[in-house]
Formats: sequence, C-alpha cells, structure tokens
Amino acid sequence: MEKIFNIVKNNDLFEGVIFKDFEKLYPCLSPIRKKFKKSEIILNAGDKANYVYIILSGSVKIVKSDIDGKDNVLTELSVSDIFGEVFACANILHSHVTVVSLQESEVLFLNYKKIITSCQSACSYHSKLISNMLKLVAKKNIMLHQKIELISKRTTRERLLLYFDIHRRNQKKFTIPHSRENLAAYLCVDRSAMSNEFSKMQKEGIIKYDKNQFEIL
Amino acid sequence: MEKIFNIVKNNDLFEGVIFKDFEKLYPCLSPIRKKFKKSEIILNAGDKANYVYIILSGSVKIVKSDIDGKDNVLTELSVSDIFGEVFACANILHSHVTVVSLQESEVLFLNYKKIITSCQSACSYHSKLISNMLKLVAKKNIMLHQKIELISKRTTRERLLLYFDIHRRNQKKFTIPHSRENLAAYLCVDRSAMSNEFSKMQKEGIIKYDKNQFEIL
DNA sequence: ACATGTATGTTGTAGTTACAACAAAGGATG
DNA sequence: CATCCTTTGTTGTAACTACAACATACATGT
Repeated sequence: MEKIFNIVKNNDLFEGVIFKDFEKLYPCLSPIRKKFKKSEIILNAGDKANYVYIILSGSVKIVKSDIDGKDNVLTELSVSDIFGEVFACANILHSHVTVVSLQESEVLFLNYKKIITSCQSACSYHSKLISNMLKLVAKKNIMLHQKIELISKRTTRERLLLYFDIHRRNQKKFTIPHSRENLAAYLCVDRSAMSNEFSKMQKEGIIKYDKNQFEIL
Repeated sequence: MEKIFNIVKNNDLFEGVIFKDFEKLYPCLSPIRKKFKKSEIILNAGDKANYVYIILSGSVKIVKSDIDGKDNVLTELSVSDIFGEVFACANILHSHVTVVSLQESEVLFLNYKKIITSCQSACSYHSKLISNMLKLVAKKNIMLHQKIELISKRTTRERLLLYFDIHRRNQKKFTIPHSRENLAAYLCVDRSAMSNEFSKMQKEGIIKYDKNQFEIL
C-alpha cells in the first residue's frame, strides 16, 4: 500500500492527499492491479471506459488509428502518469484510443464512479480527489489549447518561433527536452524540413543552437 | 430568478438541476449580473480568473492575441454558453484570453470557488454541479483533441475528408453548419484554397455539393 | 576496431498552400 | 431598381512543405 502511495502521490490526482488519508481512501476506489507484457494491449479502442488508469511501473503509448487504419502515437506515458480519465469524466461510453504497453508494466485500475461519487462517509479527502480531477482535466485542456495555437500556424518557422516563445520562459538560452523527431511530431511537421528550418534560422542569425541547447539572438 | 433558470438550464453545468433546487443553489454561487455594450470588454487577458461566466443575452467573442499582437478569434458564444471555466478549474490565476461583447449583452458571473466547494449544507445539487463541471471540461477536452486530430493533417484535402467523416455521421448527405470562412478558420487553412479544393474534389467525383449541402460519392 | 543502429543535417523535386486580386452571386437597404 | 455589402468561387504566382535519398555523427555492443 505504501509502495503504491509513493508512486501515485506524484500524480496530480492525489495532490495534497497524505498517506493516512490514502489508506482509508484507496479501498473505496475498487483498485485492481494488472501486469502487462511488452506490446500487450491495456485498453482497446471501443472498450468500455469505466476506469482511470495509473501506471505503477513501465511505460505505455497511447495510439489512435486513422480513418485509413494508419496508427498514430499521441503520447507516451510512464510511471505515475494517468490515462483514461477524460473518457471517464466525459461519460463517453467507449474509448477512442488504444493503449499499448511499451515494456513489462504494471497498471492500477481505479473505478471512475467511485472517484467522483462522494462515499457515504463523505470523507473530505474524497472531495479533494474530485477537485484534483477537475484541475487535472482543466490543465490538460489548457495544454491542448496551447498545442492548437501552435499548429494553427501555417509555416514551420512560425510554429518554431511560437514554441520557443512558450518554452524559453523569458530566457535567451534554453534547452529543448525533445528529440528532433518528437518535436517535429508535436509540431506536426516533417522532421527533415524542421531540421532544415533550424539551419536557415541559424544562417539568418535569428537563433544559435548546439544539440538541444538553443539561444535566441 | 425563473428567467435566469430558463436560460442557464440549457448549459451543461446545470444539467439535471430542477428549478426547486436551483432556487436554493443560486444564492450560494454569489451571482452577479452585468450588462455590456457592443465592443465592451468583459474579461481582459491578465485579469484574475475567479469567475465562471454564463451569457444571459447577446453574444461575445473570445480573442487571443498573438506574440506579434495580432488578434485571433477563438470562438463566438451566445445565450446560455459558458466561458472562463477552464482557467478557474485549472487554478490559473490570470486569464490568457480576452472576451469582448459583440452586441448589447448580459452576463452572469458565478464565483468559481463556491461552485466547486460543497457548501455546509452539503446539498446534493451542489455535488451535481461539480460533476457536471467535470463532465463539461472533459467534453471540451475531447473536442479539442478532435480539432488537433484534424489540423494535424498536412493537406487541406485530408483535413476536409476527416472533417466530413466526423460530421456526416454515416450519412452520405449532410449539411455543414458553418460558412466557408468559419470552416476554413476552424481547419486552419486559407478560405480560397479551401474553396478551390472543394471544386477539385467535385471535379474528381469524390463529392458533390450545393451551398452547405454535401454528398459523399 | 568493427559493425550496427539511431539521431540529425542536407539537398533536390514534385506537390501543396497562402496570398492577392478579381469575378460572380445573392441579400439587404434605401 | 440601383447601390452597397457579404459570401463564395476562380486563377496565377511565389513561397513553403513533404518526401525520398543520402551524408554525417555518435553511441552501443561484440
């Protein structure tokens, strides 16, 4: 129990929940622990969306299939990350995405209804969970908005400049925490075209960079 | 009071709340009603985000300024629509967007804290409000995801085909509830380029359309 | 040291888009 | 009906992107 707490306490859902409370709370959530092998499917598109999932060990990828059947990796998640909460909260009956284990992983299944329905004992930590969930979903909302703002830009350069502006936090020098490939995927542009744009911007004296260290000039 | 109820009951936030309960609930939310003239600013980027706003009459536009100062209309909202809830729920202290009245409008300000904090009387309708709010924000989340999926597509045609696929609901014939201009804005493409693409697709025998009536062939 | 694999940068090309400018078709108004 | 305004479609062009193919660098394991 304490082991689980030490993992899930890192998730915003349990922000401000102390172990003493967690002990009482945890059994209320009808928790189930399951292990998955590499490439095993944790949640399939079309499955019922009754659970909120938290990764206890390992990592997973969230995949969405195209109309034409092409798979599309939306994100990769690892220990203490949560998924499935948006479908559950939106009362969507079935998942739109598939979740696949990237390695040997253990996942905690929590009953969504039990999370958002105050228990009879009307415990205060329970209402804390609910407001945490609300905050968590709203924050995701803002991140999605940010991404939309980014990819609304028509050119690679505009997207990069906005990305820089968001992530440099008023610093001239900053580090980008993505590989080129992942950054390109996030910005929805071709990787090589993006690399090319980086070079151009350096030649034009707009930026300077070395590996993932960037500087605005 | 009944007049207000008849407006806000159309908003998901008050789904399942009956008038009898609303009467008791309403005063708990520290409601404020304010009127705004055309072009008057209701909420400025940078303002404190303590309220959830519901439009009682008129209409507004949500505007986000670019880095280079260019204004960008995110959406237009009208009677019984809600705004400001995401910033409030995410505990973002200040709004990122500006909200401007498009005409003579009246707006209801509700204290966010009062919405998500169960009152002493622990009224059941109050917890209904909270779960409605959660559902509402989560649904918005899914809509944002859908938009990201759309504009992740690299070409106008791919975006259109996906848009059709989402909105036709397995019907061959369907109506698009947007002007060309608004659809182009939603898909983040140039309007004339989109019109052009429509023509091409019709010439190629992929679709047929007349005004806003479309048919997949 | 060698082979292998992965991440990144470079180049050319064909295809796509944004943009501007204009045309055509209604709608509203006086 | 003439005028104005808005919406939508059309065309040409310059700019941009995706894609493929390749080059380079670096890390890993054998």
